[in-house]
Amino acid sequence: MAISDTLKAISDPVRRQILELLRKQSYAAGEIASQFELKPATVSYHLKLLKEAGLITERKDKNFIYYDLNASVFEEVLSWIYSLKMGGEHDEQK
Amino acid sequence: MAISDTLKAISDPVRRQILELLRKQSYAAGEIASQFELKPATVSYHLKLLKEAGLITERKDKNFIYYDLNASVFEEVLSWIYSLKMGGEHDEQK
DNA sequence: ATTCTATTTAGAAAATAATCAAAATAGAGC
DNA sequence: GCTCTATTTTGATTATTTTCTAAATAGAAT
Repeated sequence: MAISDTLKAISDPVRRQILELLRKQSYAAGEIASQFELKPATVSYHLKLLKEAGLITERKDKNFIYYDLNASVFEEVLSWIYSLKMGGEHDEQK
Repeated sequence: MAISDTLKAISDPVRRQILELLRKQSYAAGEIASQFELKPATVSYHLKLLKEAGLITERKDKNFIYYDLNASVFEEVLSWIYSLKMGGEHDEQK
């Protein structure tokens, strides 16, 4: 929920690719996992981090879990970057 | 120089604070180090990563090394984020 | 030239993160 | 109720990152 979690989440290339996958549509965990040369458990770990950062939401249907992108979380990152670009003030971070 | 390096660089809170410090003006390595409860060698390590990511530049004067922010590197990050927000196409990453 | 002062580099230790295998959960379909 | 199938959780292992101490560099000042 903090900018720290967001930036940590997108610092990993696997997690960025997951977000890119979800750009257009939802996918079930298994469909996401099949895109990588990683075990489902590993992808599940990445999904958990993305979920904790608020970058994706989950939705259960049958015994599938579908994931959706939530790009609104990026607002905080954008304003942090803008504040640097503009040399203006900005909320402190802990 | 790649988006991967930029995001890795800003995923660490110490490095983000360094960038925030440099938002308004340059500081010498020692002045930066004194802002943290970390040894100068450790801060130097963070400065190296920021420099490698292109987020800061260095400039020597006397026996000091001054660092400056280079926020232009964020362009790539901004366009990646926008592409997610808009659901449009975007260059693939490796 | 020797001695400060500022900073980095090298190497080791500590902390964190990513991965996997195996076990656990949960719901679907018989 | 069982038995699939999809997915997550747990615990262990490996890999990466952060931090430190000690040594190295470099230029300034005596």
